[in-house]
Amino acid sequence: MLIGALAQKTDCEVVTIRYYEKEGLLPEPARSPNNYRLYDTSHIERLRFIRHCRSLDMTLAEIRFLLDIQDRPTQDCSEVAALLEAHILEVENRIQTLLELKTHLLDLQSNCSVGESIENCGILRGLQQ
Amino acid sequence: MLIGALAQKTDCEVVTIRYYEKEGLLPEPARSPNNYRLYDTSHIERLRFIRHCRSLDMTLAEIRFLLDIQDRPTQDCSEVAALLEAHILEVENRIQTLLELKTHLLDLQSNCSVGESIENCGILRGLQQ
DNA sequence: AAAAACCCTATAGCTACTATAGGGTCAAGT
DNA sequence: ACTTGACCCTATAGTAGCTATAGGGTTTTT
Repeated sequence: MLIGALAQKTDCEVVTIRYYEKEGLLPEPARSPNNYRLYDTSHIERLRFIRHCRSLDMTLAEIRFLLDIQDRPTQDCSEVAALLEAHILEVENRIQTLLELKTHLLDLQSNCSVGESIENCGILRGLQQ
Repeated sequence: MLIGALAQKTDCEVVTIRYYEKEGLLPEPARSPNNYRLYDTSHIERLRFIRHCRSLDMTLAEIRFLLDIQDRPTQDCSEVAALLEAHILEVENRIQTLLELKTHLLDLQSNCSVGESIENCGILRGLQQ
């Protein structure tokens, strides 16, 4: 399977696949006589795993960590659970931050009666503190 | 006022101030005989405005836009209101995305009974799809 | 034979900073 | 007089996760 086919099967851009390889997330595949990358189904699985993690907004470092665990299995999966737990907490933090941000923004918006001149614009005044 | 004093008054790092200048958000200040930047109160105001916008997670491009409007006032502030509206929508989108993300992550977490071996780890299996 | 659609490598750019290297200035203390 | 520390300066590289660009080879279709 050439890189374009893999890209299609995993909904991932070709350049991104090469990037993951360079970053050590995807193993270097075999090459055809003309130096094209040749993938098999194991690459599809691994790339889907990566994309799924990315869709959950994990960093490449987190994903690398999970892949390492998979590659040389240790006793139990508590490390995996811990990573997920930490990731969930971070997402919750970001949500909280954004909700507060939204409150501030709506506040600011309520200062504005459209049609006002720039000098009297309640929004700009609000931003000036 | 030297750059360090401005930094203190605006809770902004010195390097960040120089960066804003390079990016055209802050006007180039006067210079002392020994080439130190010399700021006055107008710089404090402008920098506070920028920092406030940044605390609301506006991009430098958005801030540049607002500063431009302030610098050469047009008729009314509807452009300002429109920018704010767009920014609020984007923040709301991000919140929505993160909430959905959190649901997926909690789902994944519920698959895990700690102590399981890597091969049977429900989290990793879930990530494999 | 040429054009379209693939593949390759290497490098630069994006955002908003942060860090690093390498150097000048100035006031206070020994 | 000298050194130490706290400032100031410029220029460049690095961060994350790609995306875009340049410059070139291969393969299939017209």
